[in-house]
Amino acid sequence: MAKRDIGASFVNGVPELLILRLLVGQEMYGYEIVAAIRDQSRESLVFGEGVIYPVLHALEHDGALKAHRKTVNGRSRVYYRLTAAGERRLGDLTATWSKVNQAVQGILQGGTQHAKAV
Amino acid sequence: MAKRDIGASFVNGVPELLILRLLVGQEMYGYEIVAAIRDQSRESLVFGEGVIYPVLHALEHDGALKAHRKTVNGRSRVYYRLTAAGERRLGDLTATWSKVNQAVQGILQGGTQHAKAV
DNA sequence: TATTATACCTAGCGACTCGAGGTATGGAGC
DNA sequence: GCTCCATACCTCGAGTCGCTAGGTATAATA
Repeated sequence: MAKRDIGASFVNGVPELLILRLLVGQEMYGYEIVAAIRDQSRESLVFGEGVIYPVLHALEHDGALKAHRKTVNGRSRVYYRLTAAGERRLGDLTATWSKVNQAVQGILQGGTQHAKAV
Repeated sequence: MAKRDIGASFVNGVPELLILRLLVGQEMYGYEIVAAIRDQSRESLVFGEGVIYPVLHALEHDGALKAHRKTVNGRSRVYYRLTAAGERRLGDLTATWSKVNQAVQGILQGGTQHAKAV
């Protein structure tokens, strides 16, 4: 059954986009990224570790990220850094997001094309 | 096989939102909605009938839409109209979309090089 | 020593989209 | 009259992604 009951998260592909963006100009590790998305979006976007880690691994596997372990305060962390491919990917995803966003806004605000009287 | 060679569509839940929005103040039928989304988004968003029809059926089942058959030029069409519940749903989804959108924009533009706390 | 916070990871399920296919009718062209 | 295309409906299977819920391990705190 279509359990299409609210849930509708509009979220598809967003974790990847945000991860790439957060890594511009700085290294971060998984746990930190989870917290950063939660905090910087003021709880609007909360992706669990079960979402973030697999995406990180896939991005690394695809060559968009480079990983290296570092031990800080006796804690082992896996830091990620953007590669050139990752920057390209970020550009592509940002462009796609922008396009989709504009298209949706256009229809939501309607009226522009040939809206009928409401 | 690339496990996760992501196509990143940013599309999740968008068809439902757009359908509800298009039906504000006017009745439409499925085939027409498919074309309307394609045209009004200038091909940025192209959802096939295989996407739209199931959503229409689910929305009707949930009481967000009312359907009635009408024959025009010998063609049988199923017209959909928003119910009060549908308008409420539209309001909810629009709010969610707006929130997600703002959160994503915030991180994308964020002068985030320095901060965890906003 | 027990609990909590940090930090990593995976598996299984469910939900959503896409593409391909299937039915039926009206109109245009030959 | 017959064929082909556009209209108009519908469904199924595959693939992907996100979510929940687990599981491991160590450091700090109570």
